Amino acid sequence: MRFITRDTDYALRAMVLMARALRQEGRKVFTVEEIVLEEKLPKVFLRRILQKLAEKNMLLSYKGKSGGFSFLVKPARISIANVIRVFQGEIELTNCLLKGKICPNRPECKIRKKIKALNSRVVKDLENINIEELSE
Amino acid sequence: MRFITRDTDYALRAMVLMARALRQEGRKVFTVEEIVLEEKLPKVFLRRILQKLAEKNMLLSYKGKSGGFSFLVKPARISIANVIRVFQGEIELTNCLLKGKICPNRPECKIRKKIKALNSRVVKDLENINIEELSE
DNA sequence: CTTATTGATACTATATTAGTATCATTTAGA
DNA sequence: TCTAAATGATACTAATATAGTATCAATAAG
Ligand code: FES
Ligand code: FES
Repeated sequence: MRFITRDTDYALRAMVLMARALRQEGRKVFTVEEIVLEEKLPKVFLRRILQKLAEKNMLLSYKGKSGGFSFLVKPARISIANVIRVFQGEIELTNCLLKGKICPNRPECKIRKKIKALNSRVVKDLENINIEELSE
Repeated sequence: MRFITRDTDYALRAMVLMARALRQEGRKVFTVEEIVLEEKLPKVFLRRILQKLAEKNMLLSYKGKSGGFSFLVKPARISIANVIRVFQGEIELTNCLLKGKICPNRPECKIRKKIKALNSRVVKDLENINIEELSE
């Protein structure tokens, strides 16, 4: 069962790397090249991933020579849930097991409620792990 | 994010249908054809799904004319987790976010522990919803 | 025997995920 | 001003997983 896709995964790794270097050496800006060399990730793919994180205002990008990416939001405030949402959309294990005629899709459906409760616990847990923590 | 695949989904629907007819009319054996007619599912695909459930000893199959499928295990004892496992393998949201050098894959890793705890809660919840309940 | 069923397996189609190629744009600095 | 090193954008390709079809064999009721 694939819950975390490769782009989410790579995004986490890249940011964890950045967070650690920031904390330990005060390094702020990283080029895709630097991250790729350390982590052995596919370069253009990672670039697109970082671009997306910048687009979503987690990272800040600097174009041109001596450009790169830095955090726009503190690593401690970027949760796994945030990152998953960027690449995989809303976290919904499933909001309804039996659509259609078997289980009329009514708000009062018990099963639905159970699943939703389960889902919000999962989301909450994923909100509670952040990049800073991952980098420690 | 796809958590439940179509085979799991169809398996649930088929069994819910069977469970309801069992409870309400005492019907025990169902052919693929009958289920397909009621639920509008792809026939050969569903057949393979039911075969698999039989193989895994949830259903019992009867070959030959007037054959079909019945429950081998009571619907109340078949959980969603059971069904997911049949078609999608072990339920593991992810047991490790950062394999490789960033986060050495050690048993004492905190993140890993957190994720595992989260995972077992999810599994536990999915163990607690069963076909009988779904059919009510 | 015939026919309605499941068993098994190979095949095809579709969708998603993963990754590459390429060119445009920006900017620091020689 | 020019060059080189970076990101921005986008189209393409490859690999994989999911969904579904086609077919024939085996079984058993009547
Ligand atoms: S499970 Fe979807 S409405 Fe009940
Ligand atoms: S997250 Fe995998 S060992 Fe820490």
